[in-house]
Amino acid sequence: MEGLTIAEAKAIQQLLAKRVRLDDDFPETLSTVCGLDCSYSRRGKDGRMIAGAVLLRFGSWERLESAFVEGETPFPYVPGLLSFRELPLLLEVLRRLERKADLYFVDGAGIAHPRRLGLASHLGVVADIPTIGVAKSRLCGSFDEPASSRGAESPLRDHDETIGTVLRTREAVKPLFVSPGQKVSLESASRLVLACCGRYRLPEPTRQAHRLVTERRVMWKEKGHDATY
DNA sequence: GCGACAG
DNA sequence: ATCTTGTCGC
Ligand SMILES: [Mg+2]
Repeated sequence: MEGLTIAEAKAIQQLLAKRVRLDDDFPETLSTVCGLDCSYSRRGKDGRMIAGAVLLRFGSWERLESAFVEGETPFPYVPGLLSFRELPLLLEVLRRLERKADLYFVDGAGIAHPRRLGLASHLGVVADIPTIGVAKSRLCGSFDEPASSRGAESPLRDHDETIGTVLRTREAVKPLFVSPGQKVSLESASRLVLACCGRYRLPEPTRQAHRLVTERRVMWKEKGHDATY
């Protein structure tokens, strides 16, 4: 994963994309869900990053467990190749969670990707877990703006195939770009993301994971450290 | 060749 | 993603 050329990375995606499954393969009644996210150092310019994971009880959003790990940033950000940058540390942080979740929410695209293998799908295939990709903006595909009410949605398409759902999770607020990662159907993906959204735009798992990896910045600042994550 | 482009 | 304060709108 470290010394990969862009061409090699794309070839790997084409191979792994064949292993993506879009049929629901997770408990019908969700008990726990997991949110994952990463943050990067800037001020320290040390090229380091942090991956975080939170395990929540579905519905109450009570935090049952959380974990984070720091490491070297292995790959630059290249649109379409985000997984080669964040996957290594995300896999590591998953190992640090004592329990497994029924479903995983990833900050990024699932199959709504040029080669149908965004970060959520890549993680799902490699770790063999059900995942949903929740992106805050569009990577690829075309769509009609969904109505302004909460729950409004419209298909995200690439030519003749539907690769995701543009979902409005809050009234009059920019919609989310939801797509199946692995072992989750197109319909279940948007339905479950909405089910995890309360007063905020982001689903609870993603929101809490983001808070976890971002609150560290405050911790370091308070300790007088020059590194910002 | 030009513009788009998850985080 | 990160750098940053105030400001506009529901
Ligand atoms: Mg992120």
